[in-house]
Amino acid sequence: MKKILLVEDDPNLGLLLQDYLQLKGKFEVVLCKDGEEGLRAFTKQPFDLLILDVMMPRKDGFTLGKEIRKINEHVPIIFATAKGMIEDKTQAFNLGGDDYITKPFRIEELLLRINALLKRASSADKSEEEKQTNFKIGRYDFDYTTQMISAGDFHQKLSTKEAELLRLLCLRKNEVLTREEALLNIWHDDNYFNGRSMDVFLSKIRKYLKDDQSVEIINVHGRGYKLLIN
Amino acid sequence: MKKILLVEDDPNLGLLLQDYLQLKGKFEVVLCKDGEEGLRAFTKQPFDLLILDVMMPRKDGFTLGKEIRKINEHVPIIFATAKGMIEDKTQAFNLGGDDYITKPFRIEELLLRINALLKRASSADKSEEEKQTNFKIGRYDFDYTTQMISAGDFHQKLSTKEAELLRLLCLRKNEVLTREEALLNIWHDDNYFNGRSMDVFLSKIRKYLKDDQSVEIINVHGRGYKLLIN
DNA sequence: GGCTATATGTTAAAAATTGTTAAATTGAAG
DNA sequence: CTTCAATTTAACAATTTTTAACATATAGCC
Repeated sequence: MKKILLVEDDPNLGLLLQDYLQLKGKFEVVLCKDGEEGLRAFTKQPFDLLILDVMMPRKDGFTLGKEIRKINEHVPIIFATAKGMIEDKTQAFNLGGDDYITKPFRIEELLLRINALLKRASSADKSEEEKQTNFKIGRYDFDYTTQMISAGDFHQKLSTKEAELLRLLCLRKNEVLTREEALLNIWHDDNYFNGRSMDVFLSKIRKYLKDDQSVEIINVHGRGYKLLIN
Repeated sequence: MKKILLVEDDPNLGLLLQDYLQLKGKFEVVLCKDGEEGLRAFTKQPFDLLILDVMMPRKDGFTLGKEIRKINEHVPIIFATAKGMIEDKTQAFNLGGDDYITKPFRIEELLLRINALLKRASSADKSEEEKQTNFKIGRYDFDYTTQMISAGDFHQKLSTKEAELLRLLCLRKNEVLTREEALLNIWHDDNYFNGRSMDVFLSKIRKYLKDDQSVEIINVHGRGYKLLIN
């Protein structure tokens, strides 16, 4: 679960935002009521994203942002600022993958920006393997993004689950993909029924690939599956 | 190339301006000879800037400006007005980043103002990802502000909800836009009926985009949608 | 080997989600 | 009050996923 540090001096707004982000956004939200408290919290535990109110007593949001930048170069920051205060100040932060939002804002808009920033941050440290979307399976080409298997004139659209499962098999080509790993990755829950559901998809995928003898998905009893390509 | 709508009833002046702006300013200029024709043109295709003569038969420039503002909140407008007619009337538009110029004017002066307004409009956009209003979708251009899809001669006006949904898809291009996020952002309430309503709009948007095979909105079952552009 | 419990393969039915079209409703504009 | 467009609701179709049912295979054990 992603962790957010929210620094906002207005307790009404602060608690509202905290509640909403925890409920709808499924984030863990730490709320601080001023810049100094915020800085202390930041030095004590790691956060995935910061939301800083600009207008605050004692230590304003921009100052806090600058101090935090010295400690951590990359953590994404969203500045909440009143209209008109924007232009000059934010320039200092434009380079650093940050964002700002002008008060008053719709809370959905804030959520949109949070997700955009988190995505940008996380895609930066994704491994090459996880980014691969095109696979060669015998004489078939499998495009995970479009969820399609092709071989010459032949095209077969895959459902989402089919595509996700086949992708995992491809990533583990010639190795064992354990049932547990597949279930956790795709269904996010390893239980009997999801397991049976997966078996059904395995069966379907095998049908799609049956015309190429050199391709085979074999079962490793009690452990998982291996995609073999000769 | 920036597109300008010029509404001017005097054909001599109109044609002169059109020629000059096309040659010197390298704009594409559509000339209309009265307010009604101008409004029709505006609803049919997107423009980056409008130049409206205030003194016109049938529908004067201010009336036209007000009607256009209802359709599009942001497009910059330059009013061309005779001396003395200015003060009171223009106040209504001062908020909206508009400008006016008094007749007679030097044409270089007009060009100066056009460029100033265009720059302001575009730099306001560029600062944040979420403020982006122009998207390339395969061979289509989608302008969120004018709620219009264009491809060469083809222009399609979108309704508000259609435009908002397409915008979100564009912002999440090649990634999943979850149903929940879209519903919260556009309908501000995630419930069954709004979901079904969204499905209807998805269907409509797909129809608008169907002529470009390289563009596809695929469903990720149980999660949301992905806009794919090859 | 044969027996049994568990795991997997396959197919079909049920349930849930999504796609599409049309009708009903709403709301702004004349 | 009518007209028109946008949106929602309803109805039905198609697709995807889950559940159920039954068949087959594997491993451990006697």
